[in-house]
Amino acid sequence: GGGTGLGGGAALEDAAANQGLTVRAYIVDQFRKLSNAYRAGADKGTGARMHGSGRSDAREYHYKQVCAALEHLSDSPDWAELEAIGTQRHGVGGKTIAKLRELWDTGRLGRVDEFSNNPEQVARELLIKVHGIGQSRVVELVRQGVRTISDLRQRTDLSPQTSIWLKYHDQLEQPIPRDHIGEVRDRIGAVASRIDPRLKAIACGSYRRGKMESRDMDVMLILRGAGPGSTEHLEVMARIVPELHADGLLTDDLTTPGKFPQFGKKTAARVTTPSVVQAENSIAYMGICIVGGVHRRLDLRCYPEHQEAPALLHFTGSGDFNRFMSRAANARGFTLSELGLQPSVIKGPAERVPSGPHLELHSEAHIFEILRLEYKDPSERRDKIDVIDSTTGRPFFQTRESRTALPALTDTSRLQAHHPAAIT
DNA sequence: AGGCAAATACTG
DNA sequence: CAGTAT
DNA sequence: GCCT
Repeated sequence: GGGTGLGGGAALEDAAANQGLTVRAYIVDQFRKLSNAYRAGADKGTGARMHGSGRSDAREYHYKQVCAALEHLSDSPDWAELEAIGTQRHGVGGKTIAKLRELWDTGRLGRVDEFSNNPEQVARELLIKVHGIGQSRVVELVRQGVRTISDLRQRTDLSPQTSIWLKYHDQLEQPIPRDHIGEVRDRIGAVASRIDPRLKAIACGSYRRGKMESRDMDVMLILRGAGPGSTEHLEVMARIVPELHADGLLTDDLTTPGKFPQFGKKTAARVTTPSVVQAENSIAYMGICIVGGVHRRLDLRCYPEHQEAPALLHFTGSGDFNRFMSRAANARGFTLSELGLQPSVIKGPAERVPSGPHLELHSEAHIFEILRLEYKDPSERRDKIDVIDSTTGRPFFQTRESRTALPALTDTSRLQAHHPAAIT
């Protein structure tokens, strides 16, 4: 490789030092900016048809994978180490290596500068963080001249959820200390067991992955003893949310408890939704709570006990880890979701259909075992490199050879011989 | 050229 | 139904 | 943008 000329990475070291970051953290930050930029509609929000337009979603995805790969670098990689990830990491190709080279030589990425010099792009990246503003609305708002949060507050056409979120904008941006999440879980747990002693509360998300700080709180309620066919867990949310308001924990709802399926005016319409008809789904609540004087985002869900393992796995994440564990499941002939694991087959283009019953899942470890993946502790569930094929001991997605479907595993009858209690 | 995870709930 | 969110 |  190169890197032996004048500079030898000095520009990159300077750029990182200027921001008080390690070289690795700086590089990751640059690529994170690209991912965020594409999420916010870079190359397609301007109306100008640039090269590569229409691929924003895929590029956002791509740069997330690049960031995940780069996280594994040492603090101060030399050029050889940077260049090597092109061959070592699945998902890092020529264009990415060229960008790394650009960083190495100049300390900057022209693409990032391009975006940050574009006021509309900057505005889109800011506004898309607001609850209720997504990839479509943000383009329209910015086209109409909205540039700042203050601009947004002037609008009279905001959804109630967006208005609520804006009330607490500053607080919601602050990271949540780990202790506060444990406290909220305990308070919810206390209220829950008063409502029904079979309920237990578990904090998931990054809290369960061991992080000291989180973006929001994700609490799961499990209704112990509830199995397939039970619908009791569907009533829990409508009962507990008013209690949590009375308790002083909740301050605002982003989903409206009055409209939960079994209550309120919309009951008739909601009766046809899958969650009520199939009685196998969860009901989710989104709201704002207050802990230690600061408002925080809270997500609450309730599942019957027979779905505890897949739900726990799903809501513990990380998102990247879920994504690749699902892909591994697909490669093994299964579909994995928070509701369960079931054999499935590809039918037609981009369509996968169930080919057997949900399996009984005793624990998270059981799911890994069925999929022949190495069990990973929550703290180790970061990205695709953590999804390990236990038949080879290698990452499922690192190299072509490491990916081996096991046709026998898709044989449901054989599977059920090992796991006789498949459920429907 | 087609895929890139998957499933569900709420709003307007 | 499209958009947003998880 | 990268992989199959």
